[in-house]
Amino acid sequence: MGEKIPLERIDANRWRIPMRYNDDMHVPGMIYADDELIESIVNDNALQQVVNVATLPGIVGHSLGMPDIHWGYGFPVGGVAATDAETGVISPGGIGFDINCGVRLLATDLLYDQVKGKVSELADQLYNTLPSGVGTDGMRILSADEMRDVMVHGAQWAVDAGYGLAEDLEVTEENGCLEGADPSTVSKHALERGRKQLGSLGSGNHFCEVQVVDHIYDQEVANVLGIGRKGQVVTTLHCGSRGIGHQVAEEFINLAESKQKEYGFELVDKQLACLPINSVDGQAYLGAMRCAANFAWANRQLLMHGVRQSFANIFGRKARPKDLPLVYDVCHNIAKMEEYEVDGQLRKLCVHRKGATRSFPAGHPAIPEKYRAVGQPVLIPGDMGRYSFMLVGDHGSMEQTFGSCCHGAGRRLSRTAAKKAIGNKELLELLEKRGITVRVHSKNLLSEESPQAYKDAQQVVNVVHNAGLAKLVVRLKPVVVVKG
DNA sequence: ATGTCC
Repeated sequence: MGEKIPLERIDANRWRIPMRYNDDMHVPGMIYADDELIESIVNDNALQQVVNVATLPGIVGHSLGMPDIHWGYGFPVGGVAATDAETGVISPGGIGFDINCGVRLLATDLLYDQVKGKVSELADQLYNTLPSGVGTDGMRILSADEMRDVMVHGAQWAVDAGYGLAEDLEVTEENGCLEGADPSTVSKHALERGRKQLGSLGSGNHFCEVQVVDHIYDQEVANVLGIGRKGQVVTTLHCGSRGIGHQVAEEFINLAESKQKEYGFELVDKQLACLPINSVDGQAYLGAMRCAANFAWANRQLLMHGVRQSFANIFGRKARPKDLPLVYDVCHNIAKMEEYEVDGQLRKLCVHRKGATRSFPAGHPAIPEKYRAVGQPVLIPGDMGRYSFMLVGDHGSMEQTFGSCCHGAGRRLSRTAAKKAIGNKELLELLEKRGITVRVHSKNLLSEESPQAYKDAQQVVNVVHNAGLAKLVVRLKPVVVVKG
C-alpha cells in the first residue's frame, strides 16, 4: 500500500499498468490519457481501482481507464471491464448506482439568431416542464402494472403512451429496451421508488442543456447526423434511472457482498463484490439491471417529449415535435453481452461500462441504418460552462476497448473541494457573463458542478479521437442550463 | 448518482 503504481508509456495517449505490479492481477491495466490528464489521474485513487478491477475472476483483455477516469464505488468511473460471459462474473459496482445513466441529443431547425431573443422564456419553460431536484416526482405517476410494463418495454412503452415518435426508437441505443428484463427480480421497494419518478431529471450532474453548434470537425458526418449547420440549436438531456436504479444497485451490492464466501471469491476490495454470470444470483441482477435500464430509456423519452413541448410553446410552428428529431441516445452505466475477438478467438463477453460510452465503428450492425456508414453517434457532455461534443465510434474501439470510449469530462475536484473553490452566487454570475442562462432547482448544489470541478472535455475527447476510439464531429456551446 | 442515514 502507498507504493507508486508503475505506468509504462505506450504512446502519446496510452499508459499500461503491468501485471508484475500485483500478483493478483489477471490482466494488465490500460489508461487512455495525454501528458496533462495522466497527472490528475495519478493524483486520484482511480489507478488503484484499475488494478483492483484487473483481479476480477474471468476478466479478459485489459482493465481499462478512459481519459475521464476518476474514483468511484469499487470500480472507477470512466472504466471498462470485460468478463467471460460463460465463466466470468458480473459486479454491480462495475455498472454503478445510476443504472443506464445516459445522454440524448435532439436537433432543431432553429439557428441561434432565431432563439437568442427568447432564451430566458425558453429556460423558464424547460425548467417548469421538466421536474428536477432530489426526490421529486416525475411527469407521470404509474400504477404497479404500468411500472412493470415500463421495466419490460422501456422507451417503447413511452411511445405507446403518447410520448415521442416511433422513429425515436431507431436512434436509441438498443432501441430503448434491453431484452431479458425480469420484473420479478426487482424488489417491491425499488418498484415503488420508480413508480413516481418517470419523466424526472433528478439532481447532481443531470441536466437539460440548450446548446449551439459552434465548431464542426467533420462536415460530412455532421450532415448525416443532422447537426451540420454552424449556429444550429440542439438540446441535450443527461439523466438516468433515478431511485429504481439506485435501489437495485444497493440491494444487489448487498446480496453480492453477503455471498462472496459462498461463491469462493476473495476480492481485494469488498466493493468489487461480484456474482457468477451463470448463477441464479447473477441472472437475477442482470434481470433487475435491465429493468432499471429500460426505465431510464422511458424516462429520457418522457423528458424529451417535454423538451419538444417546450420548444413548440415558445417557437410555435417553427418547432413542431417532428422538427426536433432525436439524433441519438447513449447509455454510459451498463453491462452488455457482446462478442469480441480475444487472442484470435471470438468470445462472448460481459462488458461492464461504468461512465463509459459504447462507440461502435462504421459498419457495425447495431448502428441504425441511416448512420451505419459513419459510425455510432457518441455524445460527450462536458461541463456547463464550456462545451460538449458529438463524436462517432471509430475502429480502434473494437480492437482496444471492447467498443467503448469516454463518457464526459470527468470529475477533477470532489464535491466538497468544488464547493470550496467557488460560491454559488459567484458561479451564477460567471455563467451569465458567458451568456449562459441557468435555472437550477437547488442553488446550493450548483458549485459542486462548476466548470472547474471538471477536467477540460476538449482534452478528454482529443485523447479518444487520437487513440482511434471515436472521431470528433461537432463541438457544442451551452446557452441554457436546467438542473436539479 | 441517491427519499445525500432505516
